[in-house]
Amino acid sequence: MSFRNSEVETGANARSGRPRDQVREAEILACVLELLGESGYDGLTFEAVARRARASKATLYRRWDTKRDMVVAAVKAGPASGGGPPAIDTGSLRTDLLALCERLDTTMRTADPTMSLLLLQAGLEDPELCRHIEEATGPTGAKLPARVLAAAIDRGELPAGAQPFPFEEITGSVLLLRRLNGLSTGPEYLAYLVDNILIPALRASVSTTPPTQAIFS
Amino acid sequence: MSFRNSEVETGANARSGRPRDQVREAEILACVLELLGESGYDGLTFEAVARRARASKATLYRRWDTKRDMVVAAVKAGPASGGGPPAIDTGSLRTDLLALCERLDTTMRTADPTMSLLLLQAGLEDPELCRHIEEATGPTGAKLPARVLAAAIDRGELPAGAQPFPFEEITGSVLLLRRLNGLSTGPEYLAYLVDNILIPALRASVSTTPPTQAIFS
Amino acid sequence: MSFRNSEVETGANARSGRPRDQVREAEILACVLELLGESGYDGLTFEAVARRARASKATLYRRWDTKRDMVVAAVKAGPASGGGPPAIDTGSLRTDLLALCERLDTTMRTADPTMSLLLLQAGLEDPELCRHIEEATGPTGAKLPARVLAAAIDRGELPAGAQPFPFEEITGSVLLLRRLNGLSTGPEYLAYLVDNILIPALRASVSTTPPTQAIFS
Amino acid sequence: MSFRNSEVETGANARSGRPRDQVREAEILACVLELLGESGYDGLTFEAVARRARASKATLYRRWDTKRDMVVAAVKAGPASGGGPPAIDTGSLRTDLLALCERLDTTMRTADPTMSLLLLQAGLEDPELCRHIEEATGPTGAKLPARVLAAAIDRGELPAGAQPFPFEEITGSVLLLRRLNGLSTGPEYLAYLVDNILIPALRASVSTTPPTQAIFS
DNA sequence: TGCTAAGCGAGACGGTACGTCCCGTCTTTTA
DNA sequence: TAAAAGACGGGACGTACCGTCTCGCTTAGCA
Repeated sequence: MSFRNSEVETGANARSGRPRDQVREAEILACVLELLGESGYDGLTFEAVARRARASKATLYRRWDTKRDMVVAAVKAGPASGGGPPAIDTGSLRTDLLALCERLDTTMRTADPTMSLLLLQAGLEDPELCRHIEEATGPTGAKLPARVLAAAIDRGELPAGAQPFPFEEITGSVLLLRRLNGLSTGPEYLAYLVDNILIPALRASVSTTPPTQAIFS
Repeated sequence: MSFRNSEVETGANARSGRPRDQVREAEILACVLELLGESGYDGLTFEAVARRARASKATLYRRWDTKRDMVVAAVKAGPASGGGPPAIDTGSLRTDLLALCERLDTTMRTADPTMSLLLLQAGLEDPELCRHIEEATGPTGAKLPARVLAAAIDRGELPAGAQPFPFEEITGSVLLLRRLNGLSTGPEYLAYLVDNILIPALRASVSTTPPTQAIFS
Repeated sequence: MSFRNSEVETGANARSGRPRDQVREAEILACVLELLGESGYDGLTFEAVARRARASKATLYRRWDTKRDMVVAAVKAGPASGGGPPAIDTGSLRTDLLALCERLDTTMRTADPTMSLLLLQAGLEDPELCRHIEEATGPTGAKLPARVLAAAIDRGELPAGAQPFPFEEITGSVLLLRRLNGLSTGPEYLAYLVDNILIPALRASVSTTPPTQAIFS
Repeated sequence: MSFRNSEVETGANARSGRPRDQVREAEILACVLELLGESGYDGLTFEAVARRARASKATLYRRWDTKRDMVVAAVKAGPASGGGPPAIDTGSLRTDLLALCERLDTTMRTADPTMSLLLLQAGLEDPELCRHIEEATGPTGAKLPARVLAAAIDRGELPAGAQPFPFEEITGSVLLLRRLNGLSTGPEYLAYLVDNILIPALRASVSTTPPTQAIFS
């Protein structure tokens, strides 16, 4: 039985023997990211990673049980975007929302769809990863910044107490599925989404508390 | 160059040589469905299908270039649900929508998630397949039946001219992604979805025409 | 049960139905020869012949049971060398034999080794084929022409009653095997063969009658 | 690039990584020999060897590039006949030669013809293999034992300085080709071969030195 | 300082699936 | 019937990964 990453991290008892080489690990994960870019998630193999990183397969399996784990670790370890997220403030709720949607759409168009899904899945279980994605790729637009919400309330466009949940719940999933389905997400679509779905839902969001958990980072 | 299924079907010119055995094809597709149930989409292999169907791999590749094609064909050829779809009419828009959401949720819980996605993707490009899924699995709940909409308008719950688009656009994608993410889709969630998102969006749907195409079958 | 070539040829009773197309057959065999040249015997396939000749595989199998049969037929049907065989008469037995050996060696160098063997095998069972090879490829040098033998006897180089058998028995097999083994068959080797093996054996061949059958065409 | 057997054997530099399992290799080659006996050379497949040996095909291809290589290795690794070769000494050159011919003929009758050829080819390039065949199958009779030659010279049946080359050059190839051609190699044939070909050639072999290399182990 | 457990690279190993090719038989249409 | 076309079950091909397992070597940390 070997010890995987999480156990190592949390491992209270010090293990004897030679410790894992953290530098090596970083190099490997860099290769993972490279290969992800070249072959996509499905095309990625342990074998190829080992080859590229001049690492033994054992070295990989010692760290990560599954491809998924490895990829998630790679994204997590990916280069943080030094810069802060360029804030959005266009002067009206409608245009703010449109800007956010476009930003998210761009983010998704960049990554391969399987990756989007993967990160969506993995991200929700791992807040650490969420934060990292935001930092790495810039703000995804999947979250409704508190600032935008507050400004809309100030302007009277939304009632006091409006919640970000409907935006976050709807936007990520709807855009992702349109991508997967090869449907357009052009300006007229986004306008419809904002005007007829998002804004009404946000207006209605004051009455109740959202059930559980937001979606997408 | 060989001729794949679709070309054969649409092929106006009669092809020479021995024709494909449609009976055999049906048997094979039945095996595909069996194996899908047993191993899921990712676990399905050409090899296993050939084994189970006592068919040559060439016989499979002759018909379908990819696993995706084969699976889609299998679903398409699946057993049609002789019975009509049990209509929904609970007496109020809110409970009608809740019933539809539960129905769709159940449908998704049944299939494996990859399959849901797959069919989602394939289905949108292939109306024939859409129809078939509806017939095969019963109404998916992904569509908002005209009857439900009309009844709501009659009762005054929705303005005249309300469109089904927002429902169809949101419900499928949101529920699917929650499933993929392992998030709950319990009653309190569905209630929030209906009350704070769907109904406001439907009320607002009268003003403009929806952009392009509905989602999910 | 279908009727293969030999039966058809010898078939006394006229068969009903459409007769085989002899022209088609010739075209097919031409393709066989082409492909033989391109891919060698082992690389030759029924499939490829059918493709090249735009013939059905059934058409091939109807005529020939095995690849061997087909190839033999092709060689048999190959282009006859209009010209007669350039006779050999160098003035001495020794040089006559050397010339014959070189001629045979050249013949073998031309064809691929498997073919040589094949024809060697097939040829011995089929005198018709033997004759054809001689006519097609020119004299192979495998036979000791009566003329050469007689001249040698006239000159007193061989005793009266000398037999061609030892030459024919030895030369073909020895040269073929050296080829197969990639051993040289250069001038010094041929000289040794003629001087120390063939001539002594021919001199001794007067006493007894050779046992059975000559070798190579 | 991987390293095939010969390179490994001769490899001066120590190779890293897990070494090939020599025990496993022996087991595999034993299976090869079994299957050779059951199906013959042409009938032998990598697939069947893998099955029988419960080995991965990769394990086979790692070692041998071609069927030929594998079979040669198998023969080479075959069970050595601990016992020495039963010497031949019948009291006269003529009967000694006849005995040798019969022995070789028997050897060839045992193996399948393709094998004989194969080993003939491979053997000549690989003296190690030659020796092994002799040890494995007993003396093949392809070589003219020095002892027999010396005895004949002692008895005055051959001139001093007679060479074994003509015997070794002729006998193997002539007998092999008769086998391939399905021609008889009965006593009367062998008698003719010995009396009219081999003995005259051996008598003449004193004058010159044979050119290159003997044939058949 | 020397022991020892683990890390590490390399790559062997049994499996399994891939997608292609050919075998020899069969079924269809057209002549 | 033959012939062209090509479907069909079968099976081998050679390649690629999977996840596990030796190897020989290196390296840290405890004794």
